[in-house]
Amino acid sequence: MGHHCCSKQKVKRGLWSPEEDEKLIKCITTHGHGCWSSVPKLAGLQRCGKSCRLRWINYLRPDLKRGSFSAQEERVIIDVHRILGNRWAQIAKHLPGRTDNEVKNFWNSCIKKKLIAQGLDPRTHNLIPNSHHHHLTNSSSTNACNNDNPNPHHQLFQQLPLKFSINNNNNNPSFLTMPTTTTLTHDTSPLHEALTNQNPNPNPNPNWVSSVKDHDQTSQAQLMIDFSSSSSTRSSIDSTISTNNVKSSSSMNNPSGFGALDDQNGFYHSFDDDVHQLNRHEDLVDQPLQQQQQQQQMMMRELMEFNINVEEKNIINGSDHDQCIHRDDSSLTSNFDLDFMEFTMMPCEMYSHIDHQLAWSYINSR
DNA sequence: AACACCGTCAACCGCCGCAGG
DNA sequence: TCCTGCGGCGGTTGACGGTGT
Repeated sequence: MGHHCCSKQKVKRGLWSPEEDEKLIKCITTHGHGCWSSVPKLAGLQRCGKSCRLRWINYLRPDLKRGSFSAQEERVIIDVHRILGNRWAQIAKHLPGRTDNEVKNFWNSCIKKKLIAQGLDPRTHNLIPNSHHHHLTNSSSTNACNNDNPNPHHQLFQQLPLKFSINNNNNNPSFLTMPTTTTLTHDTSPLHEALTNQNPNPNPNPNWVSSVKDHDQTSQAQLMIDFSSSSSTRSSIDSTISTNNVKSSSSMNNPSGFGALDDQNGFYHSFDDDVHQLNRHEDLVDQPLQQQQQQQQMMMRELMEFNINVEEKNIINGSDHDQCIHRDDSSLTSNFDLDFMEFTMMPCEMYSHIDHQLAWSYINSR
């Protein structure tokens, strides 16, 4: 039985023939598609209007890209899905020439399996506890969830949760501040060395600039995300989404798990672009290629081990549009004024073996 | 060769929100 | 306020081709 919209007529279903495609293309190019329900009649097709719409949008539209997804597209899908969940139409908007159906199929048939193989829950992007498919099979992670982990950073990490806040007051520069628990001064790792060399060029995107400020020149370094140049509420929201991303797990494509939707060009930016920029850093360009690659691989490996969950977040002093945002709330993109938010970051037991000093130093260096 | 199994993907189904009567 | 039609969306199905046994 056809859809109720066209149940009166005899309606063909199933795959479209080339002849039908031709009729539909001819119809749309000459008449447009003001009303899909009238298209079948106009085109001389024994199809439901919905079926015509779907065929056009998913297959016949001239601006479709076709072909397999590139690594870059895959990366965008994973990163945006981390934020938006199964909102395929929204995700597809970040991929010119791709349809929601295409993205959904690609996710279900390919990406989902890849994430699971990496030990990641495809729904939450968090590491699956006790996953036997964890991407790290060497190193200290004999059991990443082991509470008896002797790593001293484990104790350090247990001092969390950390609280940090966003103040988006229009009159004052506003920052997301996140106190760290570690000193950077004793960190002599190559990662730290590389990362703490100040990049003279600030982040070109003012909506999600982040930088390090070591206020009192002591151990209390802070990660700061600058909201002050946000030109609109929408920009603030995008920044918020980026901080929401803190809850996300890292992935190969987005090792730190940090990123932001850029409202200006509509695309997602992973902060891990910085890692690649880093590889072009002047301190690294003179090194032999192999050494650079090793160094980058090491950074990627370490960053993949970094993860923090945001367990709870709420606006504690909102304006007209007070509302709470909870984990997995699909209304994150809804319109609200962000004045002040408080986040609580909870430690994840399973990451206790991580050298958090390295992870923090990466974040703090930006 | 025959069959089972599996992955892919076009297409469908049911639901929702919205607009107009 | 209710009803109806429509576009849009996400979940699901099933045809089809490739691969393994």
